[in-house]
Amino acid sequence: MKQDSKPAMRSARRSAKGPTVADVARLAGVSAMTVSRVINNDGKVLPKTRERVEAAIAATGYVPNPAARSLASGRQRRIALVHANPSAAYLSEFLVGSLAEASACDAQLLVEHCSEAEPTSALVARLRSHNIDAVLLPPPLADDMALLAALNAEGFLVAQVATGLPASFARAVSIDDEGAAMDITRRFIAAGHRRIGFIAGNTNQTSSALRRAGYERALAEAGIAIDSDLITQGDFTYRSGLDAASRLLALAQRPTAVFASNDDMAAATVTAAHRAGLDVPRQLSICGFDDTAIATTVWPELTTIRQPIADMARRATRLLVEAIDAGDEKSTPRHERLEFEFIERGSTAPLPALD
Amino acid sequence: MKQDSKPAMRSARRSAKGPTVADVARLAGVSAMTVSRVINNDGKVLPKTRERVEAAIAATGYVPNPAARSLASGRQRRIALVHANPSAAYLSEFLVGSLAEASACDAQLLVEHCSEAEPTSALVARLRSHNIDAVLLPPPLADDMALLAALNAEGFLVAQVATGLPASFARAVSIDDEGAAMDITRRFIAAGHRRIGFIAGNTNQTSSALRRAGYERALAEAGIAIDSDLITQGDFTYRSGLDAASRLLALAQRPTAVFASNDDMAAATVTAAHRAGLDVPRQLSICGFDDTAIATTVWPELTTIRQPIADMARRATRLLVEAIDAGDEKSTPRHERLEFEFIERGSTAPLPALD
DNA sequence: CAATATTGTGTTAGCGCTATCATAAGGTCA
DNA sequence: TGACCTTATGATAGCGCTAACACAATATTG
Repeated sequence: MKQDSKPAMRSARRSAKGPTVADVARLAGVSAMTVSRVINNDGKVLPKTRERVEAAIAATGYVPNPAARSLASGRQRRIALVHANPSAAYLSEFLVGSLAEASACDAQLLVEHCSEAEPTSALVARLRSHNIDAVLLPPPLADDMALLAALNAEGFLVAQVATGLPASFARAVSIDDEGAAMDITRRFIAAGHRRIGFIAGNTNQTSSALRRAGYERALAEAGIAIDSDLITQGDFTYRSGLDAASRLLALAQRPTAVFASNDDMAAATVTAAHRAGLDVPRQLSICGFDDTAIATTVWPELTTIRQPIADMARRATRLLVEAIDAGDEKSTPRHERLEFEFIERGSTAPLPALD
Repeated sequence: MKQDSKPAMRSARRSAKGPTVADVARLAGVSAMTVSRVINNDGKVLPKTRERVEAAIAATGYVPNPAARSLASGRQRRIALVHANPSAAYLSEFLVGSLAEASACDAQLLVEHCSEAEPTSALVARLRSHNIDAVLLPPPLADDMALLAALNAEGFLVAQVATGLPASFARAVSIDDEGAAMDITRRFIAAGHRRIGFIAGNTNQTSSALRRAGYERALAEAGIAIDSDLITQGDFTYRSGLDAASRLLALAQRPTAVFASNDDMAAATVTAAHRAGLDVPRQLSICGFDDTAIATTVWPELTTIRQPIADMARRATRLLVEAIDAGDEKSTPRHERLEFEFIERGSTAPLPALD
C-alpha cells in the first residue's frame, strides 16, 4: 500500500497527478511536442521516434489529460443526442452505447428531448446555444427529413441510427432491415407456415417499408402469393398491434404465423391470440423485431430479431467524433451496417403436420 | 449575419471564443480572481462587489470554460453510475436524469455495468482505474449492503437511489415507499374494496418490505384484518407476477383488487385476470408501482404510483457533486425524499354496489 | 553545386482558469 | 496609539497540453 490511511486516499489521488507529456518526453528523449504529435497521430514523426515515444507512454502509463487537451486546442467535441419518444428500452440501450463511446473518445454528450410539437427552429437554436458540433439521431427522428436538412443547413454534423434511408450528407449506422425481415419470413416458411400475417410499422419510419419489403420478398422467393388481407397496418404501439392482430385473427382463413414489425406489437399479438383462445406458439407463431425488454417480459417470450442498439449508437458516436476531428467538409459521410441476430424463444414453433 | 458562409460557420464558432474571466473582470472593474471567486461562491467577496461582478457576467453572457476550470483546479468530478439489471425503462429515465445534472454540474459520468457474477473487488478495481470519485447506485445495487460497504471502505463517495434503507455514510434519494403503498391501499379501501390482494417484490430490495408495510398499515388503519392468503410473493418480474396473480385469483374468495409491487407484476396480473375471464377493472382492480413504460403499454393502462426516477437521479448526482466539491469527510451525507404521484388510469375502478 | 523545397523536431507562448501568497484596508485590543 | 489580527482584493504563476512558428537536416532541382 502506497497510500497511508483510508480518509487520505481521495485527496491523495487528487494530487498524485499521473505522468504528463513532459515525463514521457524526458523518458523518450524527445520534446513534449513530439509526444503530443504521437498521441494525436499528427504531423510527421519518424517511425523510429514514434516507437520510442510509444514505449515511453506504455512505460509511464501516461494518459492524456482531456481538460488540458481541449483547453489548449480549443476543441470541444460536443455531441447532442436528440430524442423524441423512442421506446424507453430503446433509449436506454442507446444511451449506454453512445455514452460509453463518448466518454472513451473524450467527447461531451448532451441529451436533448425534442417534443413533437417543438418547431425545428427552436431545437436548432437550442443546439446552437449549447455550442453543439454534431447531432446524433435515434429513430424516429433519424427519419425526419426536414429536421435532417435543417441541421445540415445549419452546419451541424449529423448521424442517423437505424434509418432505412441514410441522407447523403449524414453519417448513418443501421442494420439490414430488409434482410432481417426476409430471415424471419423464410424461417416461418421453412417451419411449414404458408399463411403468414404481417403487421407493418409506422409509415413515418423508413425501416417500416424495408421490413415489409423483406417480408414480401421472402414470400415471393418461396412462390407464395401475397395476400393483402394478411398485411395490416400498425404504428409500433402495443395498442395498434392489438387492433391489427385482432383483424388478422378474425380472418376467415386466419394466419398460422404473424410477423410483427416490432416487439410491442408482437406482444400485443400474443395477448390478442390468448383472448381469441389460441395457444402460442402451438396454434399461432409470433415473431417480433428489436428484442427490447418487452420481448422477455411477456409469456411466452418472443422470438425476435435483435438489433445491436448499443453498438449502433457507439459506432454512430464514433463516426461523429471522427468527423468533428476531421474538421469541416473533409471526411465523406460513412454509412455502416451492423449485423442483426435472430433470437429464437418460445413464441414460434413449426406448423404441426399440415391438416 | 456576422459569419459569412455556411461551411465556415463551424470553424468560425470554434475560434469565436466567448467572453472570459478577463472580460468580465475588466467590465466590473475588478481582478480576474475576484470574478473567479464570485462564480465559485468562494472566499469572501463584498456583497457590493459580488453584485457588480454578477452584473458584468450577465452583461457579457459569460460562461465558464469547464476545461480551463478543471485544468487549473485539478478537480475532476468523475462519477460512476453502476447498474446491474434494473429494467430498461428505469435505467433510461435514470440515465437521462443523471446525465442532465452531470453535464450541468460539469461532472463526468461513467456508466458501468456490473454483472451479478462479478466480484466486488473487480468492480472496485475498475472504478479505481477510472479514477472515480463517487458512485451512483440505482436499485437493485442501491440495496447491496456488501457493495456499499466495500465502496465506502475504499473511499468512494456513494449515493443510493430509491433504497428503503439508506446507509449512514451514503447520500440517498428516495420516495416514501411506505406512504405510497398506503396511499394506494387507502384508495382501494375508499373505493369499497375489502379483499385486496398484494404481490410483494423481491426481498433483496429494501423498498419491497416498505411497500408491504404500507399495505398492511392501511388495512390495519381501516380495521381490515390482514389475510395472509391475500399476500403473495413475487420478485418484480412479469413471470413471477403471473404466478402470484394466478394464486390470488384461484382463491376461493378471490380479491376484488390487487396491488402489485411494480408495474411488470401488475401487467402480469392483467393478463392473468384476462385468462381467468375477468374484466379489468370491472371485476378486478389492479394497481402497479413505478409508472414505467409497461404501465401504458398494456390494456387497460395501469393505475400506478409514479416515481420521479429522473429527478431522483438528478438529485443524487447533484448530492455527489457537492460532496466531491466539499472535499473529504466534511459534508454530512444527506438523505432526501422526493414526492411520488398517484396516477389513475384504466385498471382500477370502485367496487360496484356491494351485494 | 548553390538554390530551393521538404521533412522531422524543438521552442515559445499561450488556452482560461484558479492556488497561493502578498497587500491594502479596516478593525481590535492593551 | 502602535502592535496585532481580520478581512477583501490583487498579482503572479502555473495546471497539461498544443498552435504556430523556427530551425536544422536532408532531399530535390536546374
